Amino acid sequence: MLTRLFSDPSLLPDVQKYSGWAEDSEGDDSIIKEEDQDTQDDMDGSDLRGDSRTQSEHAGEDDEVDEVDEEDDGEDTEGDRPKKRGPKKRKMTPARIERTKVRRTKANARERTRMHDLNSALDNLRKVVPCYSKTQKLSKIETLRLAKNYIWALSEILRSGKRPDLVAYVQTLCKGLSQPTTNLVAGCLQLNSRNFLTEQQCPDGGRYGSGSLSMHSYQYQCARLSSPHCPPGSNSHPLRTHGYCSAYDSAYGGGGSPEYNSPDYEGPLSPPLCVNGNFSLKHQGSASPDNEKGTTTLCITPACRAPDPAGPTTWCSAPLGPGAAFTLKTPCLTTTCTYTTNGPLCTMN
DNA sequence: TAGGCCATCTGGTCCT
DNA sequence: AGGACCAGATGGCCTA
Repeated sequence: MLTRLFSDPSLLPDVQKYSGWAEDSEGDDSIIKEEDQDTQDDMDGSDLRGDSRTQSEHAGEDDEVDEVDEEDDGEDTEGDRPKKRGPKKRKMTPARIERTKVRRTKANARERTRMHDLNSALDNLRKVVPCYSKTQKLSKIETLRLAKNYIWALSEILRSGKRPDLVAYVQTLCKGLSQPTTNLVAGCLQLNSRNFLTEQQCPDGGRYGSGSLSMHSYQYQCARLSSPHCPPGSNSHPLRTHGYCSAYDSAYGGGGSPEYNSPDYEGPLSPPLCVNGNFSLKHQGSASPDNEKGTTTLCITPACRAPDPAGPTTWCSAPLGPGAAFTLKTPCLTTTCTYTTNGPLCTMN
C-alpha cells in the first residue's frame, strides 16, 4: 500500500484521509512489528512495504542504480508462502519515493479531470433526455437508464412511423427506473403513476381510452415530443408528420442540429416532454407567441414533482388550436398558456 | 441512523 | 515510463 510508503509523515500527501489511510493508520503498528520480525524474510511483493523498510538504510543511495532487493532472490522458504514471481522489486530510494509521489499526484489530477469530463458529458446527457431539471439532477445511473429508454422509445417511433401509445411510451421510458424517477417522468408526462400503470382516466369524466390520451392533451404534450430528432427541413419525416416536430423544431431551429453531436454542446435544454406540472423556466429570446425564439420550455422541478391530479383536467379540457388560451393549474403555480401553431406557449404567473 | 449518491484516491492493467 | 481506463475503497453529504 502506498500509505505504507508514506509512513514518514513528512512524505504524506494531503490526501492521507482518503482511501485506506484510516485503515492503514491503525495498521501502522502491525506493519512495524511485522517488519521487525521479518527482517530476514522475503518481501511480500509489496513495493511500498519494501520502501518503508529500506528507506532509511538506503537513504542517499544513488537513485539510478536499479538494484533489486536481494531478499527476493532464491527460494522462498518462509512458511508456506510461495515464492514471489514477476519482476524483481527495486529498492526505493528517497528520490524514487519522491518520483513515485509526484507521479501519483499527477495521476490523481488526471483522474479527477477525467471524472469531471465524464460528469460534464453526463450533464449534457441529462439535458437531452426528458424531464431535465437544473435544480434536481437525475443520478448518473438513472440518467443512463432514462437515456437508454428514451433512445429505445424514439427508435420505436421511427420504426413504426406511428404515434405511440402514450402509456406504453411512458412505460418504456420508465423501464428499470427507480420509483422517484418514474414518478418524475410520469409527472413530466402529466400522468400520475396510478393512471399510467392502468389506464388513462380523464378527470373531467371522460376516458382517454386504453392508454391513449385525448387528442387535445396528446397534441399538447407531444408537440415537443422527440422533436430534436427531426431532420431539419424534412416535412415528410415520420416524426414531423405525426406531430412530433413542431414546437421544438421551430423553437430551436430544427432538429438534427450539429450541436447535439458536439461534445461541448451548450445549446438549448431539451426536455421535450416537460410541459406540465411544476416548472422551472427556460426562456429563449422574446416572448412573442409565434416567434420561434419566444417559445418557453417548462420543466418539472424537484420540490413539486408529485403527480398532479389537477393537471389532466386542464389537459382534457384545454381548448386547443392556434390562439386558444387555457390555464394549467399545478400544486406549485398556475400557468397561462396559449396554443400556437408551434405548440403551447406558457408564461409563468 | 441507514442508505443512496458522489468525489476522490489508489493500484492494477493495457497500450503507446 | 507514462497515460488512459477501470474498479475497489473510503469518507462526506443528504434525505427519509
